[in-house]
Amino acid sequence: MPEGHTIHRFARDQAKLIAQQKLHITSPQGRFADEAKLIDRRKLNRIEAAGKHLFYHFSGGRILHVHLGLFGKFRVHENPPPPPRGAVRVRMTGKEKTIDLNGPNTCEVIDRAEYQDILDRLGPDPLRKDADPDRAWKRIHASKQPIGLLLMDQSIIAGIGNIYRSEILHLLRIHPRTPGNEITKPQFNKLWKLAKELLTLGVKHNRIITIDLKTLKKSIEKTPRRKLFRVFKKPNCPSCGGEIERFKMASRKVFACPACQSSS
DNA sequence: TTGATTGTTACCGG
DNA sequence: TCCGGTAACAATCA
Repeated sequence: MPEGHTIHRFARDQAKLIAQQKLHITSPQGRFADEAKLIDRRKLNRIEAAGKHLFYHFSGGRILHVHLGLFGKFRVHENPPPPPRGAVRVRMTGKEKTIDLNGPNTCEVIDRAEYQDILDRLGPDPLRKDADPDRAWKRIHASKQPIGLLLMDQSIIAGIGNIYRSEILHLLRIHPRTPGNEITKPQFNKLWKLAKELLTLGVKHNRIITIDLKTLKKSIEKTPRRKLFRVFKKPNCPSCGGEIERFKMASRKVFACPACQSSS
């Protein structure tokens, strides 16, 4: 199951794995679906991540756009690869490894204009150097919507998902129901900095980590996933021990400590 | 077999 | 217009 930050790992790692790629795109969407089979003869110039989106830029201006959604998964095999498991949408074969993609929300071949449309509707991504946090601040400051909802809106900040939302707000002691226009500039600055740090850490270790690593006894790899969180799916608050409340916001469960995270 | 899920979009009613 | 709620879609695992 994908986490928002993992897409940035793929952008970084896959380029090496499929340097001399051969792509087999089995059921693409988009206006250039018919043309998709030609992509394996084109040069892959670069792989780019923006928010939770992945773009494979090919010579000739065609771009393969992938969004993993909830279920999308990349599997990496040694060559020669096993037969495709399930509905493999893209198989990318490099010199030594083969990467299969299953279950993506989006797998389409698009052109530069469509690519630009997607970038334009994404907010700043804390993992990108070109991110402008001020764009996010303006949207949040102007909104009466709860911050728990705003953090899930990819047009405000791109890349934060359901786990990071609960975790970041708990670390900042901000209740998810706090309206955006009640968030102060210093609070927003901390939020942006924290999002950047946590997402970067997530990319580094390929896990979502929001606890203090100094308190960890075992290695990160050997620690069960849920022990790397603070409040997500937890019964009790790591700070005060009180009961964690859970409720739906943006159709997803959010977790918060009513004592530590004051409402405004 | 059922339910839950680290996501997004479209649509509808108030 | 804005907001919240709901459904649809993808695939896997416990």
